[in-house]
Amino acid sequence: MGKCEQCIVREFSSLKALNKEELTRIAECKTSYSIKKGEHIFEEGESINGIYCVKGGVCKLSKLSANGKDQIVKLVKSGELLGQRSMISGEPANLSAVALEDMEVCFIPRSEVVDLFDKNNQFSMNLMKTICGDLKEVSDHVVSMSQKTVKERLAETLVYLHETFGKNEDGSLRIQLSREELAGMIGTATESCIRLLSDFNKLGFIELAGKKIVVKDIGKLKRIAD
Amino acid sequence: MGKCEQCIVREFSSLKALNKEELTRIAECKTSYSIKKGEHIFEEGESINGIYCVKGGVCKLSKLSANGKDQIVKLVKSGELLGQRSMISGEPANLSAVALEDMEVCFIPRSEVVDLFDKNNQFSMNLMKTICGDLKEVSDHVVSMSQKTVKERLAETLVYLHETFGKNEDGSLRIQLSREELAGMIGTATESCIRLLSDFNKLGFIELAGKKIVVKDIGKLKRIAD
DNA sequence: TTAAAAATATGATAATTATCATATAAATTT
DNA sequence: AAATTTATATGATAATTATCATATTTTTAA
Repeated sequence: MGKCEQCIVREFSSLKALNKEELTRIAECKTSYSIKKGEHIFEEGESINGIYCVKGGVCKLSKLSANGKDQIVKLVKSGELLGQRSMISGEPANLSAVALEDMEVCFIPRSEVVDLFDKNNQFSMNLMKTICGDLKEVSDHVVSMSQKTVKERLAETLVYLHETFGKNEDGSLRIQLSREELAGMIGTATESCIRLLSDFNKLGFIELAGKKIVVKDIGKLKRIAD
Repeated sequence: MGKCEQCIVREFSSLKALNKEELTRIAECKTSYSIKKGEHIFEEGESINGIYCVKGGVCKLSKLSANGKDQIVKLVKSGELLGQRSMISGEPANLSAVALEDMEVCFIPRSEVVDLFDKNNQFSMNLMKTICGDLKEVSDHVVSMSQKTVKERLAETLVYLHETFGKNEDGSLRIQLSREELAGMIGTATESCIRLLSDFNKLGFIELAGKKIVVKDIGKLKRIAD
């Protein structure tokens, strides 16, 4: 059983407010999981009795619609928590969490977290601020969904992916999304997404090497996204 | 200075956790405002140093985009709080709050609310759950924005308005939105919204009497919205 | 009450985006 | 390595939605 003190999640999430003693307790009650790319951590409608710490890897939070399309609402990366809303509301998960790459996660049971709420004010406050940050982000997402064209949203998303997840040595986006997933992020049909990527490629804003995407001119992309 | 004990906001919001003593304190430090239809309570970018209680009336939370369109993210009605996210994050408002009808609101300064956080755990928990509820709502909004047609979203919105705000004696929606505002809710051009209302009218799902909208067949609207 | 302004309505058309078909490339399995 | 499957790419076309123009109605102001 690893200890939580050195964990990246402790460094970046609400858990940074925890003291040694609290960390030790969590280290004792947590459960660790390895999740393979494509597997889910939880699914929409499932009851989650705790929160997940993302120690490694990235996952998508998405919702499957009636017509079979998977709308991605948010990406969650290592250092962040997962399932907070559901745990606090005491409701089933509203979104599914599916690994985009191999992941390492830890599960902390609800009772432990509730205990921390009562005892550690800073922790509660941090968690509250995180959720408020999510709320702001999603609200802005609603606005850009309704006011921007698909092209603008694609540019915006490429900039986001570039700045949030960085790039590999070859310059390509570190986070590997299929065209279908990218389309699911910007809320459009897969073919439309592919077509616009092709346009951006021809215009020299990006370069396509197989399914890899290299951002060549982030300034132009930003200007399109405005 | 009115007392908060009998207030509708106390009945329906996170404030229901407050005891008599806490309510008295709030009654002493609060400021009351009358807001006329069309006036704003706060605007995007403004710092809000507290929360607003909506005692009467309804307002929209919206964001103005570059092209001059106003995207409505949420409606807030009497009994609810306003500005919670901004206050907790300690950030300027992300959205503007504009009265859709004459309103009565009270302002509670940040220091008072923070004080309650420390002393009243149930209050913090309630507030947290409210924000989590908002997060879920907005996430679902993102999904329907990207996966539903304008027609489906209009039907969905009409059902929402009908069920949330009820109707007048003449059967028309109690909440009065201009066509432009309705378009701003569903994220479309005003003309498209008007056109689809006209279609719904011809199909007998609704009835248009001037700017008033009477829902005639909520079942059909629900089926369209699915 | 009348005139002016604003909101609603509708037609014509253009732009955007989705869908279906099919080709090519890449990954996976046998 | 060849065969199969899956993902990416692109063309053709249809459907949706936005934009511009203009009429009509409603509201506001003079």
